[in-house]
Amino acid sequence: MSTSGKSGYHHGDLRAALLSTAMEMLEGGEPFSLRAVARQAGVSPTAPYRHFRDRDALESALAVEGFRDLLADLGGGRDLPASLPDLAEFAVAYVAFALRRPALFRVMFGKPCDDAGDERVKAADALHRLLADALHRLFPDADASALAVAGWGLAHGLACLYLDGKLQAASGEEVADRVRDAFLAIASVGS
Amino acid sequence: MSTSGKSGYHHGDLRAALLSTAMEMLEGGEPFSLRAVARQAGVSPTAPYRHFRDRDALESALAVEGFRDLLADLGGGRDLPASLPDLAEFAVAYVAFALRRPALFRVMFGKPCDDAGDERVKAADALHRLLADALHRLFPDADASALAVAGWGLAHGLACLYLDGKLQAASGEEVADRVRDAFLAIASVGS
DNA sequence: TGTACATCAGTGAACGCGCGTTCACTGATGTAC
DNA sequence: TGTACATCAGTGAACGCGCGTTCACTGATGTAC
Repeated sequence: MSTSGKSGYHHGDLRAALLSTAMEMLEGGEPFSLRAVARQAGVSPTAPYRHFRDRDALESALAVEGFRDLLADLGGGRDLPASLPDLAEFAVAYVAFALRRPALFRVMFGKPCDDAGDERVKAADALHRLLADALHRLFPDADASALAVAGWGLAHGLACLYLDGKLQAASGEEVADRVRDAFLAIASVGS
Repeated sequence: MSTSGKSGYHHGDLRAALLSTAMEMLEGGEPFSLRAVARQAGVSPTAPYRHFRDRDALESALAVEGFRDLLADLGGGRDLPASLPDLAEFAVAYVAFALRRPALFRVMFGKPCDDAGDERVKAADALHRLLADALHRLFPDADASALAVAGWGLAHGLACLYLDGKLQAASGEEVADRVRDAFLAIASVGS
C-alpha cells in the first residue's frame, strides 16, 4: 500500500488505506463501522484511532471526499452552464451521482453536521457557491441566491426521492429524463 | 390507556399505546428502538411482538401516521392552491413539517422502503397524487406530472437541506421566507 | 348461573451480535552523539 | 559507524452497551354448554 511497500507492523499510509477501503465498502453497500473498516483493511480494530479521532472523524473525511467528487462530476469536464438546458444537466448529474453512490450520498447528507468547524460544512458550502455563481452568470438580474437555493433544492430533492424509492424509474436514463423534464417544466411555469 | 381502564396484565389497546409512545419519543428526539418504546410504554421488551411483526413493522406504521399528518398539514384547512403563491405555501408547510418533526420525517423518508405492498408506499403515493392534482388544476396545459415531480422535489430537497444543516436559517420564519423566495424565483425564470 | 376450557396478550430470562472506545503493551523507525 | 534512546504506529484483550429476536411460560378473558 505504501510507496515503499513496507511490510508487516508499520503500514506506510494507513490513513489513506482506511479511507479507500471505507469508500469501497460504502460503494459495495456494506454497512459502515470503524471496526468493519479496520477488519477489511487487515488491521486491528484500534489501529484507526491513530489516524482518526473517532468514528465521526472518519465519516467526515469520507464525506469531504464525496463532496470533492460530486463537485468534480458537476464542474469537471463541463463548462459553466450557459443555458437552462445546461442547468438541467447539472441536476441530472447531481441525481446520477446520488444513485451511483447511494451510501456515500447518505454519509454526505444524511445527518446534521452540527460541528461548525467541520470540513464537511465547508465542502457543502463550496457546492452551494458553485451553483450560485453559475446561476448568477445565467440570470444576472434575478435573485441569484434564491435561485441557487431553489436549484440545489430541486436537484437534491429529486436525488433523495429516487434514492429512497419514493419516486421510481426503470433505468438510469429514465431518471435522467424525468429530472430534465421536471427541471424544464418548473422553469417554464412563469412564462 | 384503554377505554375501560383495565389494569395490570392486559393493557387494553397496547398497539395504539405503543404507536403514540413511539411518536412522542420520536418527537422528543430520543433514539428509536423496539425495546426503548416498550420500556417507555411500561411493558416488557417482547410485548410489542403481539402487535407488530418486527421492528420494521412498527416503523412502517409510524411512517404511515406521519404521511397522514403531513397530508393533513398540506390539505387540511387549506383550499386547493389556486395560484403560484398558494403553491409556494404548500412548500412552506412541507418544510415546516419536516423541521417541526425531524425524526419522524427521517423515518418517513430516510430509507428505501423496498417492500412493494408496504403501506408506506401507498401513503407516499397519496402525497404525490395530491400534488399532481393541485398542479393539474393550476396549469391544465402543462405537463402536470413533470410539474408535480418538480414541485415535490423542490419542497423535499429544501426540507432535507435545512434538516441536515446544509442550509441554515436563524428561525422558522426565515426558513419560510427562503422557501417562498426559492419557489417563486425558480418559477419566474422562464419568463 | 356455574364451570371447563380455548384463546389471547402479556412476562422474563436468555441468545448472540457488533459496536465504539479504553488501556497497557510492543515492535519498528529515526535521530543525536 | 555504532549505539542509546525517544517517538511513532501498530496490537490484542477487555469494557459495557443496547439491540432484535426466540422461547417457554402464565395470568386474564371470553365463550359453549
